[in-house]
Amino acid sequence: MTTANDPLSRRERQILDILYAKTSATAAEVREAMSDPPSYSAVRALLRILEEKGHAHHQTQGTRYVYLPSVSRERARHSALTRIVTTFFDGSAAQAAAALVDSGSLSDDELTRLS
Amino acid sequence: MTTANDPLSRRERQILDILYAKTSATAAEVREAMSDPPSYSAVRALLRILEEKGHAHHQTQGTRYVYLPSVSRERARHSALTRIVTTFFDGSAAQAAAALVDSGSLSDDELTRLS
DNA sequence: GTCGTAATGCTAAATAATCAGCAGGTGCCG
DNA sequence: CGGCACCTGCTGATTATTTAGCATTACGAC
Repeated sequence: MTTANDPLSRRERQILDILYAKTSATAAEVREAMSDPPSYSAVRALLRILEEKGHAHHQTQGTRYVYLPSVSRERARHSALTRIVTTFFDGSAAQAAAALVDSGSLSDDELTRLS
Repeated sequence: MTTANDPLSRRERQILDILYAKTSATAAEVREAMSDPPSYSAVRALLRILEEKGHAHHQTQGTRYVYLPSVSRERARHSALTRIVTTFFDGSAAQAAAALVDSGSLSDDELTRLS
């Protein structure tokens, strides 16, 4: 377990989600992706905290920092799904899958391919 | 939109998730379900806040309060899934469904039934 | 009736999260 | 070279969250 599973604060989670959604991002890009952005300084402060907690890290790209999540997207996916399945679907992955299907936006091809 | 979609604090979310998982619960039951429970008073305070914010409500059952989520489980499911799909699966519900399938714990019967 | 248990309402204090601002440093364009 | 634009580092203060404690009321057992 290199990965801390601290409880994330609201903003921390919001920003980490953005990192996952965009794969990687600079502080400015993160800020732009926020619907209710605080100051640029604040975003950077949060990114630094995420780094300290071990949820993200950065690479220098020229002068600026590009941040990335520390935990692979796949693992994050998995734990996120697990959480949802247990809290909303009584632990039944089948129910969850069914809900996804019902939500539309699934082509028949993909459906059959799943089976 | 009768429902507020305020940002939930960490503990607020944790408790609301428990309510969804258990469908309904008393303050004591919520506390028991927590891995890192604060005092009983604290749990009650949080439940009251959730009520004020419109995310939960209570029914009196004899002397005690039984709390329930205000938003239907289905709608909560939907928005939770949507969030995951957009942040971890590039908006592709199919990918998410595939991940669920790969996670095992799906019987073949249920799979075929989905198709 | 009275005592003990278990519940709620409320309040105030400690802790954590969030934010903005300022002080550099670096590269680029005129 | 000089100035502009953009980046980081850091620090302190504001604001939200989280917590525990105490007073009060209701119910049941003895």
